[in-house]
This record gives sequence, C-alpha cells and structure tokens, in this order.
Amino acid sequence: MFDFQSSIQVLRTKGYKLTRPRKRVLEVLAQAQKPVSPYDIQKVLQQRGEHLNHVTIYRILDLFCLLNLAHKVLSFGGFVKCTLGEEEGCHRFMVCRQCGALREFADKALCDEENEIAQDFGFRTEQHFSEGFGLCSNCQGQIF
Amino acid sequence: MFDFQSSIQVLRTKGYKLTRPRKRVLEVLAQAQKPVSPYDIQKVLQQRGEHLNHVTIYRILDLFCLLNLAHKVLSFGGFVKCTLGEEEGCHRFMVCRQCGALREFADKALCDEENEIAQDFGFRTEQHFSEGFGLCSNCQGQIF
DNA sequence: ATGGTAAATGCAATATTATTGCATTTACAT
DNA sequence: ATGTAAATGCAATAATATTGCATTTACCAT
Repeated sequence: MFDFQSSIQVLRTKGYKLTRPRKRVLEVLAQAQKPVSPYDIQKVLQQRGEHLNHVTIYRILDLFCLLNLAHKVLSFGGFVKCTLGEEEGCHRFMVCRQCGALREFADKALCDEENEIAQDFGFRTEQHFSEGFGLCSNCQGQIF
Repeated sequence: MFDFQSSIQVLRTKGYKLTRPRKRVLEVLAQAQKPVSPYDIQKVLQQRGEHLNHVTIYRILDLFCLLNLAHKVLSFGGFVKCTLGEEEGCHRFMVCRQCGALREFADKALCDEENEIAQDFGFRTEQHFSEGFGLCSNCQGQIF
C-alpha cells in the first residue's frame, strides 16, 4: 500500500463515498515527494484550478489517518504524507533534513525490540512511529 | 540528564543567561508527567501567580530543543516535554494513549538497526525519534 | 435513468497556535 | 555600582485548526 488505486479500494470497501475532493487529495498525496500540510494541498489544487475548502481537507486527512492511508510526521512541522507501509501499527520514516524527501518503511524486528523495552517499563505498545532524520542520497554529495 | 539542576548547568556552561522565565519553564517541564504545550506551561505558571508572555515561552522552548533540554513529540498534538535521555541524537518515547503518561529512553541497538535500513535506501540518518503508543502499567488494568 | 437519503462538502465565524519587530528590562561581567 | 549584550514583554499579525449549520453530492433502491 498505498498508491492511488489501492487507496480508492480501501475507501470503497469500507463504505466511504468516493468523492471528488477525496480523489483530489489522494492524488496530491500520491504525487508528493515530501510531507505536505493541509494548506499545501489546498495550494497545489488551487494551481490546478480546483478549489477545496480547507475544512474539507482537514476532514479528509483525518479520515485518511484513521484508515491508515496517511500519517502525520513530526519533521518539517508535523505535516502529513501518504503511507507506503503495510504493517499494522508500524509507521517509520526517514526524512532528509535538506530537501525534505521522505521514505516510509516498516520493520517487524524494530517493533519487537521496542515492545521488549516497553515491557521493562510496564508499557504495552500498540503503535510504533519513528523518524530518522538525516540526508538522502542526493543531498549527501552537495555542499550548501 | 536532565533534572532541573543539570539543565541549569547546561545553560550556564553554554553561556546562556539563567533568567527567571527560563527557570520557571524548566521547573514546569521537570515536574510534568506528560507532554505540555507552550500554552499549557503558561497556564500552570499563571496559577502560581507568575505571568510569562507566550512569545517568551516559545523562544525558551526553541532554545531548550536546540540544547536538547526538551523535545517535541508527535503524540498528543506534538507537544513538548523535557528529555530524560542521554545519547546524542536518540530520542525515544513511549506514550500512554489513555492518560498521556510519557517515558523517554535511548537505545543504541535500535539506532544501529535503523541506520542499516536507512543505508539500504541511500539515507544517512543523524537523528532518531520514535514513539511507542499504547498503555502504561496503570491504565492497562482499567476499563473505560 | 430517476429520485430519496445519508454522507460529505462549503461557508462563516471563531478559536488556537505561532511569528515578527521593536521598546524595555535584566543578568552578568567588569 | 554600572555598562552592555542578551532576554523579555508587548502589540500586531499570520498561520493553523475547529464548530455548527446550510447546501450539495454519491450511491442505493427502484
């Protein structure tokens, strides 16, 4: 998961309406190479001659997060980005501090290890988020 | 790191003035059992008869994050909390979804593992954040 | 195809959170 | 004590987020 088409499937199968605004937001997320805020999304669509109320975008993003079609990330101001990961409750990102490029991944071993540590503190963890902050391959060579 | 006293040391040794507002914010962070927002901090201090301008609190928190005396966390709206961890560039939390209780920890093995995965994608990561979201020992027994 | 209906969106108002420039105050070195 | 850079306060403004309600739309049954 989740390209544009499979995201649409998720909406349909879970009984949510496939509306024009939802399709537009899905498109933007699918195309984005870095985290985007609700207002970023609005701007992008504006440029394509498509006006969406920001409230609508907020509500759509809430839904998408609920359905695991999108996530909020801490880096770059906690913006949102579509998920590429499959595993339930495991949402891991690496973010380039230079260009904002973002990759999502999932890793069960990491979750297991974190669960063990949590147990030592009496915690039972259900969701795992992580963000590695650094430089992507492109930006490593460059000098700024 | 970092109780109230050692945080004060960090400020002194790095040449930052030890002001009344900074001491107050440090106190609140040190006493907080869950992530607190800038305005949370303002309210707590208000109740103690101490008024701080919110701008000041924002600037103080910026500084504290820069000095690794505080961190921003994603859960509960990206609020801030003092750090308890030592390792450079490794900031891991577990957060109780019920009561907001938060524990910080650091773990080198996790960082190494994440670095390896990052390498496969061409990323070189410098900072690691993670949040495990679940239930603390207190809240596990309770039914809501 | 067409109409009924719940769901989704738009809009307006408002709340919350965050930032900036500049005047004033304060911690700290001398 | 006092000069000075650093820190804070204040006022204005920007950016982000939420709510209630009227209107529109997707999708179902016909």
